[in-house]
Amino acid sequence: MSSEEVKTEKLIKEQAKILFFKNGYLKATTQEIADKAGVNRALIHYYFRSREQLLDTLLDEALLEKKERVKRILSSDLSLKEKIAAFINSTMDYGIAFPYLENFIISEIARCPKKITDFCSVHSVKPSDLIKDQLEEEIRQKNLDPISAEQFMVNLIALCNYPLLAKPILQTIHNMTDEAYGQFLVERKQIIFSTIFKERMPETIPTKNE
Amino acid sequence: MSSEEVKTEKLIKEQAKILFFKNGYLKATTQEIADKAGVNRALIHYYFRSREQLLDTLLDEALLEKKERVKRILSSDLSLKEKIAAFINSTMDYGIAFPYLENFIISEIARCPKKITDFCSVHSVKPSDLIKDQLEEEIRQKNLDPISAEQFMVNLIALCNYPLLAKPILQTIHNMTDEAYGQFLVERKQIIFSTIFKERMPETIPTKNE
DNA sequence: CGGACGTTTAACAAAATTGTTAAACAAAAA
DNA sequence: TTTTTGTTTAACAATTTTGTTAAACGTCCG
Repeated sequence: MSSEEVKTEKLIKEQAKILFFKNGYLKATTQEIADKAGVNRALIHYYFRSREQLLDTLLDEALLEKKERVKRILSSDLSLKEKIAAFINSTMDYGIAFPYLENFIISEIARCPKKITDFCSVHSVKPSDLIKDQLEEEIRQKNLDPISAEQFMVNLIALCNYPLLAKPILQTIHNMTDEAYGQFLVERKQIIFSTIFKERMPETIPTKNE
Repeated sequence: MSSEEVKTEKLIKEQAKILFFKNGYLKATTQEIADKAGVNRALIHYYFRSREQLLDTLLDEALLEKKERVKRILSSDLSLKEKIAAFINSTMDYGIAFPYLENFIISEIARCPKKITDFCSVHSVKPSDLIKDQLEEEIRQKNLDPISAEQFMVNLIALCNYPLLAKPILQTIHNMTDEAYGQFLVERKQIIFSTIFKERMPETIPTKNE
């Protein structure tokens, strides 16, 4: 395996990722992918055999990257709140960089549910397991209301990911530019954190003149 | 326009909705839609001219239904909390009945962003506007932390809709049957409510023996 | 030099769909 | 009974896309 071989294969994947994950152009054809990568269409088949296998590869790598990123954060030695803060930061930043990645994942799996069962049969990944103990401890100490780790995690992921999935809709409804929407997403980081932990602003001390 | 004409047109739409919204079979061809409706494929073109226009119609009607359902709830004379409770109930129940509707909406719009701008240019619909006043009043009374109506609404919608969009993923990861996942969704109703409103369980009164 | 390898070119097979059309049929409406 | 209308049938054009193949080209490396 020469260096060009690896380089070109990687180049094709990278440009495909830009089309799919960044531009949200999910129906890009092999021809369009090849053009974007500046190579011949035949090369795509040379390296990936078929469009479907290229998609498989992209999905697999995306899921793996995500899994390891989450795992790295949630199985660190941080406190629960620190973990969640790190998770939100990482997820939102990644989501801002690749606004259509979640869309790609969900679309691909909706099209072929087998792809997620296959992935899960190889990589067991239940993020909620990684925070279960800490979460239950917080609940025991009444810092948090009783909630299953699964529901807690779904809350967290939903609050982070939905605005990415619905970007075209929300942006249009709220009449936002790309910049404004990016800002909206950044502002969400703190909102998600305090929503998840049901943190209330400290009571203001009532003054005399009121 | 005879009664059969209306009936058949409706029949085609209904069966297409089952394929798209219930089964999540987003790549159903005109032939498959016709088969499902028990009519000839030519009839689909007879009524809708093209597959694309059928999709347009389905999306438009879905968006309109959703808009009116939301509007009915959020512009009622209920209190804010009652409105949100009703919204959660309605959204989740509808989502359980049509698990892939959100997916259809998001996919169609991702494919053709023009479709949502067109819709919004006709039907102005900003759900957050319908609760803005009440929300700000709650904030003023310190029953709620400061939050923009937009962010509040996105939180709410995210918590309701994401588990529908990610159903195949979450169900697989958590190894759930359809029934178990339905139960999971039903349980979320209360969780979403208390998360949104940052409601904490009442402090338990400490007993002597501890 | 000469071969291996990455790459391009071009042409083609094959399939899948879509959209169109004309003719025929059946049943309701005039 | 005509006429209209909804519907089916079947065949077809056209397009799009995919995947395959064989031949040729250039270059790096042995």
